[in-house]
Amino acid sequence: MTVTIYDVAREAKVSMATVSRVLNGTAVVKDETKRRVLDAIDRLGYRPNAVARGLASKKTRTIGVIVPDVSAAFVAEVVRGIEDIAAMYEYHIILTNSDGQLSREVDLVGTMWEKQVDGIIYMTHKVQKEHVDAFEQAQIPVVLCATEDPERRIPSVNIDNVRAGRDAGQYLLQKGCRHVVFVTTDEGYSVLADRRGAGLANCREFESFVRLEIGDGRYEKALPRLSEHLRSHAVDGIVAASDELGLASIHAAQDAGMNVPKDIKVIAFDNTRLATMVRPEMTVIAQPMYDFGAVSMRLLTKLLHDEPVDSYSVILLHNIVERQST
Amino acid sequence: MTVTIYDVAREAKVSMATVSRVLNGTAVVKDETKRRVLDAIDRLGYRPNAVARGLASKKTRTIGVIVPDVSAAFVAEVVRGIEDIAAMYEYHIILTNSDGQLSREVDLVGTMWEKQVDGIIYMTHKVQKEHVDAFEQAQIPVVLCATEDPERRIPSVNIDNVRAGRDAGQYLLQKGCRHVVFVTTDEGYSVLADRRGAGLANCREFESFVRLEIGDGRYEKALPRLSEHLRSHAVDGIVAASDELGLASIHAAQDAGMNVPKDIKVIAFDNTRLATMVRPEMTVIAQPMYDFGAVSMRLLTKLLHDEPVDSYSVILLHNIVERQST
DNA sequence: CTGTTAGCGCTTTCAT
DNA sequence: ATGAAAGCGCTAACAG
Repeated sequence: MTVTIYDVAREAKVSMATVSRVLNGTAVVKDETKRRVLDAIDRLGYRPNAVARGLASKKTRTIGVIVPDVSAAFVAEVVRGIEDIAAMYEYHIILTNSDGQLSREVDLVGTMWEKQVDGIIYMTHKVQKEHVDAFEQAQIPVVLCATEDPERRIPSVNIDNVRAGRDAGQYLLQKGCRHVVFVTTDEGYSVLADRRGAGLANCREFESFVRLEIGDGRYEKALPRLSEHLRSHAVDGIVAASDELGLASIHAAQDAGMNVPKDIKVIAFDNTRLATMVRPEMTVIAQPMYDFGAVSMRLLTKLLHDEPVDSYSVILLHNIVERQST
Repeated sequence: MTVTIYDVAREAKVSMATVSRVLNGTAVVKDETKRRVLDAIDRLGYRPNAVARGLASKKTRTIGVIVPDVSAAFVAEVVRGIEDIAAMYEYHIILTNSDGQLSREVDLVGTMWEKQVDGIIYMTHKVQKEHVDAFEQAQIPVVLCATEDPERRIPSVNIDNVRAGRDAGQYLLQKGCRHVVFVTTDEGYSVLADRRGAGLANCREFESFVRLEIGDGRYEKALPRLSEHLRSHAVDGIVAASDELGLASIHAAQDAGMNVPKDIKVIAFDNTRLATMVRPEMTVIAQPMYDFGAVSMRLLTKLLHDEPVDSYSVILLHNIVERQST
């Protein structure tokens, strides 16, 4: 029924060890012998069983990927980056969604452990002690992607968020904005947003600076909140923590009869496809989403193969893409 | 180092078979014994090795998911649906991107085979003979998600695309449109788009009906093409094969000085989040993206557990969500 | 209700 | 350069 390495061995008149060797290039095999084995393999339509191989070698060539929600544009792009590089190094990914729930996240590390993944790439809003404990117990190499642990002891890939926040602020200042609102998710929802807020708040030249928190940051929720805010406050610049919040900002401003960018300027984080598909097109602090994933995966392969690593805490570059909203 | 079922057995003073039994509920175990085993398990921090289990039982509880590109909003939403239901039934998913390339798609079926997945959920633009051959050779249950094979022999989950096309047409007719353009991807790019086009073309009351093909259907490519078309043709209604194409249609119309919906009406397929985040909000033929995934996965679990199945070709309902663009 | 015993299909020493 | 044999950690008869 299923053809095994043993069948191939018999067909090629060699031992299974030899078949294993040509399969894995694990030792030198005489050309003639190799040819016989290869022939036997495709004569029988043999496919090595990765599960058996995993049990014997204690390496599964699969990576656990834990994210809050793949259906979010940002996350989906990151996952694509991860999978591309994983495929390049002949790894596969087991994808799971945590919805950002701590208990589920910790559980998932456990099931990844059972699955014997070789490594884990982890996205979450805020890394907590429970996460770190779970990683340590499971004894699996972990790379944090677009997030970081408080102690900075786990390898991670990020941008410099404080600086990005400051860049956004400086940019608006230079554009003449003085009354600025930072639209973001609820405090503590994401470490990154907190960092950016800190960077922004450093811009002392603002005459007014308000932080507006919108739960989980959805457009529908943000729109009314922003409309209300703009009705009662003088604002000439907005920094949004995501494209979605940026778009809500633009629409709220337009609804309030303001012209974007004349009366009010909007700059948003991320640069998903949304940013260029709306009118006016959004100026953004572009984040290297695909690279977050790709670099995380690459870093993980280095960790797994004991290759030298420059830095366990990789900082990717962000940049401002100027468009019509500022 | 790693604690095995054998360690647990010794700790609990029972045989490994008994431990296996309490782990899997595979036979009745005396309460007292079960307690001893459970105690031993968490005293030792034991985690069953899913790989060993997979080898012994020939079931891995993992599903291969092959999609063109997770970073596409539609696909990401489907994947979320798949993963949610998979998790519910204690399956995991191995996610891979094919970029819609036939050779890669066929390869992936092979590697899924090596990985010993219990089943495959498959998304692609167009199912071809090579796909079907690969499925048959691998002998793995497959569910086609939001696509179907020409012969209709492989289980699948879809909407009624011909009818959806007709519905879109009828809707525009009823809104008074007579000169309609169907904006879609290149011919043959997707079976589904072809079906919809067929449904649309059935609306004989149109005075003019043009099919405009935009490569792979990206906004940036579509915008200039549509602008050009609207400049030289009288059009009062557009059916777009995706939200992205719908948005391009709206913007092209606005650029041409037309008012949407007064001068021209736009209805698009999909209903991703984009549809409600733009102005005017888009009327859509809503597709049950999440359910495509969820139902596909549910169907697959039935296939895997030999549960009775009503239909191997599930048709989900689509519906028109009327908004401001019509 | 519980224990014994073969495998599952492969990798990996250890010989030769 | 190749073969023999011992596991990897678990499930699944088969006994009892």
